Amino acid sequence: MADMTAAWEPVPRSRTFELVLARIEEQIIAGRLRVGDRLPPERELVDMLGVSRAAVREALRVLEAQGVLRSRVGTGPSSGTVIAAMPDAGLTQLLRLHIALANFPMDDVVEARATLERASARLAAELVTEDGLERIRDPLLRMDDASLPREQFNDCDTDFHVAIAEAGRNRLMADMTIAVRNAVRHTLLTAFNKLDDWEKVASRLRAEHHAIYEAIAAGDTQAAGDLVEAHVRGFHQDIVKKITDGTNPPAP
Amino acid sequence: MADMTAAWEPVPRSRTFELVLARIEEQIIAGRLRVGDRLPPERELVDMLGVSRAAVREALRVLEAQGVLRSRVGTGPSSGTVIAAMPDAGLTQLLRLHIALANFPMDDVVEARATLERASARLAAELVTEDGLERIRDPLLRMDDASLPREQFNDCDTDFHVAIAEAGRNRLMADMTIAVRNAVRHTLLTAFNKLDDWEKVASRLRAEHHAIYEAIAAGDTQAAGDLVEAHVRGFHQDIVKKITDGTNPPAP
DNA sequence: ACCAAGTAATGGTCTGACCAAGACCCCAAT
DNA sequence: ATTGGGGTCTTGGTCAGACCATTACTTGGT
Repeated sequence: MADMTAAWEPVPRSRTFELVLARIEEQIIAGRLRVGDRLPPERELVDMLGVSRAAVREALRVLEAQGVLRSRVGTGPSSGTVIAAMPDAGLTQLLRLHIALANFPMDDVVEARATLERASARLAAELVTEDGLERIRDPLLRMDDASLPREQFNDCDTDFHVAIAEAGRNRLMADMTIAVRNAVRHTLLTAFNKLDDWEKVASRLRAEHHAIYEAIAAGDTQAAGDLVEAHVRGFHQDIVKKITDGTNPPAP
Repeated sequence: MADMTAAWEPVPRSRTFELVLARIEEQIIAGRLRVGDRLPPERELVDMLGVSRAAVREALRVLEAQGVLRSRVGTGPSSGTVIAAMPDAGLTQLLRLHIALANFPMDDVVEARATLERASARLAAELVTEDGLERIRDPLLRMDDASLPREQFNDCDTDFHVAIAEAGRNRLMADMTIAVRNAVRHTLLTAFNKLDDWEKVASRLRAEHHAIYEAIAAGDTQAAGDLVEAHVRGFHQDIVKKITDGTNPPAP
């Protein structure tokens, strides 16, 4: 009998929608489908691939969830299914759910945030343009308004960190940074709303944000990275941890 | 007339599968659905939600693509649709496509790899257990075999970096690190296969790997991080860049 | 006690139909 | 010639209903 040491890998039982998926991915990987290109209409794909429309649609749904596609009804340009590029939407969604599932404990998320935002800030300090600086400054200044409601403060905070991530001009780093930041958005807002000494916390955050901005504007990569990392870690350590308890209630 | 400055955000035209998605996510975010739990059978969801089975299935496909679900046919335990946790599968897939779409230029990917693997190595040096060290050592030693085919060398290389990422005991960091490493797996293999002076490159990689291992084993966070970052950057800079040209052929 | 055939539950697939949004075409009214 | 409006076609979105394949449990015979 033949050599049995090589495990009898079970034949990957492919579902037809996975085959459709594979065909489309082929085109993408091979570079034949590029951002902006239109896919054939669903009904044509059905004929071309010899599968049901449901199978085609399930494959398209997957790609859409990954931010690779965008579908619109109707005729004419901008209709139909086109290759798009919205990686951070897909990333954000994915992280959000897995964080909720506690596959990713909050401490892990903070560590990841610290790592990513530190690196992003360093890139920003190195590469930021005048335009990029302005995008960082805008939410920074809006946050200085002491009467700003907490929810909008949180939004500006998000914008601030997003602007830094994008200033580094590295889409992958930025998208991951943004996705992780977005994934904790709700948690932060909850924490904000539970705070008694809101004004004290807010002014601390403002001060840290200003310092970060200055470091980036000055092109001081080391300081920018250190300040951001301390900002992220400190905030979660000192503020969020004391408050967030009931989130993700443990099983009975 | 009322204030018009607030943009007339178009009502988000929700498709029914998105509503189904939202309901399921609700349960997850609220913690009522946890890893290991089973969802009702598709047909029951259809009755409960008052939508077609196609809509339910499209929603489930999305969650499956994100690594949140796992479906199996048949009866009995382990069949049906259950909440699972396979974040890195979803992440890897997502990054792979977007890298292919050149939404993420290779330089950006290298930067991200350097950042993530540096952080992972630091965590590993700090937290690794004896068991974790062994998981790192195993692929390391297998790579020492000079007769190892390039493809398997690449697999071991992947295993080595994955083992380091997992030794830091931070699932999110590890999954992102793994996903990015996997996303360039094909690119690296292609580069390997084009090399003329393979043995020279291989021994350089071996040496760097051993040094990294030693630093982690010694608990030297600084050295571990620096070595890994240099390893990642140096490899792409010196090896891959010289060789990889035709990948992702430019549009005509 | 054990094995085999039967059966029920479940996801996977397909067909065919209709709906709704959007863009284009064509003709009538100005 | 221009413009307005309605018809129409394409396209994705949704649905209902049926059948298939896999899997585990049940039942009955040896």
